[in-house]
Amino acid sequence: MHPYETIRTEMLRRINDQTWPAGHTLPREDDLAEEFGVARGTIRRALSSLSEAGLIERKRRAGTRVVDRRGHRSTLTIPIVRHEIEARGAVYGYRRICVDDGASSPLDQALFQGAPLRHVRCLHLSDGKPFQLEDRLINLDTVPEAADAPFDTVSPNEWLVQRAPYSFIRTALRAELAHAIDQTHLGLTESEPVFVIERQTRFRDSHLTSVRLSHAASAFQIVTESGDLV
Amino acid sequence: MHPYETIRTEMLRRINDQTWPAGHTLPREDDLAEEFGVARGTIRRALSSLSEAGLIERKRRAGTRVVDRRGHRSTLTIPIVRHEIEARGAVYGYRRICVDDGASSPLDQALFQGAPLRHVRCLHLSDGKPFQLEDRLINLDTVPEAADAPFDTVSPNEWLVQRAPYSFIRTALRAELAHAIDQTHLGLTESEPVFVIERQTRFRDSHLTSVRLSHAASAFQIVTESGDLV
DNA sequence: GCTCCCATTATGTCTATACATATAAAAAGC
DNA sequence: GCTTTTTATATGTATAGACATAATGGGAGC
Repeated sequence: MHPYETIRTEMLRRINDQTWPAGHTLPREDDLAEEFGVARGTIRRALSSLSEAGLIERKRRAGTRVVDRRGHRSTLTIPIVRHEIEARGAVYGYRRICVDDGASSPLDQALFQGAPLRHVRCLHLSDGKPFQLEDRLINLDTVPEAADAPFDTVSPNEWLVQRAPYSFIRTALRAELAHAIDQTHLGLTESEPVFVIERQTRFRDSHLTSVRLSHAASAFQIVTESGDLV
Repeated sequence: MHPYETIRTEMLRRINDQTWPAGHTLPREDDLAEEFGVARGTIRRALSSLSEAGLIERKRRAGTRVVDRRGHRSTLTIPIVRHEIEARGAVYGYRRICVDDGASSPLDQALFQGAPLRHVRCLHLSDGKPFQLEDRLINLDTVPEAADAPFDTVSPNEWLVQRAPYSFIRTALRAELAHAIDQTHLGLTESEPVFVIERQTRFRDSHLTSVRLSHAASAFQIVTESGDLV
C-alpha cells in the first residue's frame, strides 16, 4: 500500500468515526504533511482522491471541509447498445425504421434554437428480438453530413461517435408506460413499463443531438458499482 | 487556461479527429513532455484526466492507448431522499410502516449468508404525498444496534449513514410495474410504472444492508450531467 | 452601518529529480 | 518447441521548492 493510500484510509477513518464530522474543516495541507511526515504532494494525492469520491469539498483560501453526505455517488457507464448486446452473448441486429425532417415538438425546436433537424428512428435487436428503440434528432447546422447519411446499416449512434466530438452530455433516466411507438416497435402492450434513457449532447454552446432510447423494462436495467476506497 | 488543460484539449482534438484513432498507442510521457515543452508531471495531469473520463487506458510498461469508446460515462449521484425533496422546495415527511425480523426470500438469505436480519419498511413523503417507498434489510451481525433502533422518526437510510461506514456499493436502476406494496403505499394502480433503485452495501466482505427504493415513475427521474473537458 | 478595496492565505499548478514497480519482450534453460 | 528467468521500459509514486490564484476577512472610506 502506497503512502497516499494509507493516508487516505486514515482520513476515511476519521471521517467515518466523526473525528472529522460533517462540516468540519480539516487542517491545512502543510500541517497534514507534517503530521503524516510526507511531502505536501502526497497529502494532495490523498485529498483529491477523497474529493473525487465526493467525501470532501475543497475551496481556495477557505480550506477543505467534510461534506454533509448528500448521497451515494457512483460512475455510470451507458454502453453503446451493440456492445451491450454482444457482451451478453447475443447477436446484434439493426433496423432503420424511418428518416425524415423531424416535424419536432415545440420543445425540441426551442432546444435546438430553430436549427434544421434530421429525425431518425431505428431499432436495435438482440438475437432478432427488439431490444432498444432509438428516436433521435440531429442538428444539421452542426453536423451537415447527417442530411445525406442513409442510416440504413449503421446506427446514428455509432455514426455520430465517429464524426462529432462532444463536450457536454445531459442524461436523464426515467420509467414510463410504453408509448404507442414503444408498443409498436418493442412489441409491448399498453400496460407495460419501459426504461427510458434520454440524452442531450452539446458541443460548444450548440445542441448536437438529442435522443430517446427506450427498452422493455423486463429486459433492461443499469448496474453500477462504486466505492472501495478502504 | 492552465497548461495541463490546454494540453488535454489538444489531446482530445487528436483523439476526436482520428490523429490518434481508437487502439492507437500514444507517445511516451517523456516524449509528450518534450513535444509540449512542459514537465512530465504536467503531461501526467492531462493524461490522468483523460483516463478518468474513460477516453484512454494506461498500463505500466505497455503505454497509453486510446480506448475504443464503449459508451458514455457520467457520474451519478443518488441523493438522500430528504435532501432531494427539500431541494425541490417541498416539505419532507417520514412514516414508518413496519419493522420486523425479515422473513426474507431465499435470495436475500444467500446474499447475507444466513446472518440475522432486520427488515424495515417506510415511506418518504413530499408535501404529505408519498414519494419514495423504502424496503430495507439490515445485517444484525454487522450492525447489531439496528435491533433496538425504532426507526419511528429517523429513516434507516439516515440512521445507517451516521453509523456504518461502507466500502462498496452496487446500485441497480430498473423500471417495473407497481408491485402490490407499491400500489398500497405510493397510491398507484396496478398498471402504473415505478422507478426502482436497488442498492447493496458491503463493508469488508460482509453485506451491511440492501434496499429497494421505489417511486411513482411520473414524479421521478435521475439526471446526470457530464463532460466539458473541451 | 454600509460598501468597496486590498492584503492574506490555503489550495492549485508547475518543475525537476529520484526511485518503485508492473509487465512485455528478450534470453536462458529444458 | 515450450517453459522459466531475466532485463528493459513506461507508467506510478514521492519530494521539495516556486509561483499562481481565488476568495475570505478585515480595514479604509463614506
